Amino acid sequence: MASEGTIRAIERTFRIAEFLGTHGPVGLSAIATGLELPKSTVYRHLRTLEGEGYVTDDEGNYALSLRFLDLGERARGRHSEYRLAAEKVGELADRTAERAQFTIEEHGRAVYVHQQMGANAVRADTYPGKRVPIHTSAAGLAILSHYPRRRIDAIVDRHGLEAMTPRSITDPETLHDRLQRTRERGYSINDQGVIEGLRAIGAPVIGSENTVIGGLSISGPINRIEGQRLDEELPSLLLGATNELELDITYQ
Amino acid sequence: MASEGTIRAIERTFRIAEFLGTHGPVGLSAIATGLELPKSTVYRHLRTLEGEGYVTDDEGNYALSLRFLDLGERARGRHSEYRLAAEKVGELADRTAERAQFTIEEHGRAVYVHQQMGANAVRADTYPGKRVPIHTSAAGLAILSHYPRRRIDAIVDRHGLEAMTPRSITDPETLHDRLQRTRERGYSINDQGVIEGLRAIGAPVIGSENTVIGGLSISGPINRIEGQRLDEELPSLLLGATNELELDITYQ
DNA sequence: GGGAGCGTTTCACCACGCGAAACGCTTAGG
DNA sequence: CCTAAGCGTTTCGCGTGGTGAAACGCTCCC
Repeated sequence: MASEGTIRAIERTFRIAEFLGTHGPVGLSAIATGLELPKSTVYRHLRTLEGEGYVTDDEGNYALSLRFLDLGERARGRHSEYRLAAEKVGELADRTAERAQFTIEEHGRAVYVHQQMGANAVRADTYPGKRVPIHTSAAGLAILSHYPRRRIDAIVDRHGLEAMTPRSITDPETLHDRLQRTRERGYSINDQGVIEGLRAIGAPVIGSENTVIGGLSISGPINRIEGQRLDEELPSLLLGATNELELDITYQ
Repeated sequence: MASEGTIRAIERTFRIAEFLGTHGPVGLSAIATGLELPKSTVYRHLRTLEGEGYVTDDEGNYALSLRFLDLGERARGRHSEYRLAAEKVGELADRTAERAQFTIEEHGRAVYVHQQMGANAVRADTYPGKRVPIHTSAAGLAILSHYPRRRIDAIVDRHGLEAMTPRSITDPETLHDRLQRTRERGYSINDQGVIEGLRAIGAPVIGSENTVIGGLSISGPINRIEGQRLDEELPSLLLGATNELELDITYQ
């Protein structure tokens, strides 16, 4: 029935949790109709989630509990590399006055792990834990550029090349061209592939045994990320920070 | 069997997730023995969690995925009050140079929602999503001080008065005394009730219709949180920030 | 005062989650 | 070099536990 040997009740419960995450505090019936599930089933799931402390019930308005934040922070703290990366993200944000982030690949998608706004950084709805198609983000491209071909193909097969803007990469040839150029110059460029008007550069963070830990990136508006700043100043800062981070990780 | 009408499979899955959260990346057998569950059962749960993207499998080493962080951040963003509180936490941390935090009550426990370290703040393993017994924290006492008696009693009945340090409050009489003093002076004091050597003051944040949203607090080492600073300077800053926050919330 | 909507409860059914056991595989040790 | 221990994975028959249609009581608003 389901994929294979997986537990349907758990899949449903996470669908309910995700529904609560996107639709905010909401009542039982809205969930049931939104997910096309019987009310009694949703009710039982919510009772269970509430009993476990993962959902709050404010007079029939169900919402996600902060226990998810607890687990999320534990997930973020699971590797010391992520903590070291947070410091470098802070430095980059301070020195460039733009937004800086550290991103990893998880299940074939790019996930923001740390993010910091510099003094002039533009607002954007990126937050830790947010996922984007890996081929659209600068850090994602940087990560992919160090993956073996078969692993890249597997990700493309699984997720396709979904566009987030008209300038997103959408065909495999362009992707591999961009990855090749990324390898050559050591950093990637995302030109308005995630958000229009926003440009970013990214660099892969290599750990021990030549594995990719994740990617550091700097992003800002196209009118500031251009010319000599785009070609020299920011890449130099980014690659410097990446290099320092790699040393931190090796000799922590 | 279980509480009543709840779904056992879901309870187990969260126990597995929590195990991964506290024990870091770990293998299947360790989970099975740690939770006293058959390997095949744990395996099925892990496969489901991995399929849903909530667990990562790095060559047999299972770990929590950052999807939990995604849900957690959504939980934190569910109320605009929490976002406004974040700004005030930042201001308090900057102006006092200590650690400031915004805390709410969830399922009878105090949960840190926002936290910021000031210039001189001491390190502590408090992070967003972390839960502590509500009667031990300054913000928790502040919140309780505005709850009706029956609601306080219900929480005490449910969770007891667990001590975190020898100076934690452990009997109901002392608790109600402290709450009464909190009401009188408008702010609470936690003298080394959570961590030895750490003192904190907290104030309740009152929303519309006289309901308590949460609590703001400032914490630091006992040698800096004392004398005139403890009695006047910090309470004044704290109550000022709380008042501003309440206005922000009302007229947002 | 009636009807629509809500969250909750009930109940019989049989799919589905369960766990003992067996299975390959890798690793370590004699 | 062979064995044994340990790992993650797979199998399979059992029976329970998750399921969903339906009914229930309640509040709110015509």
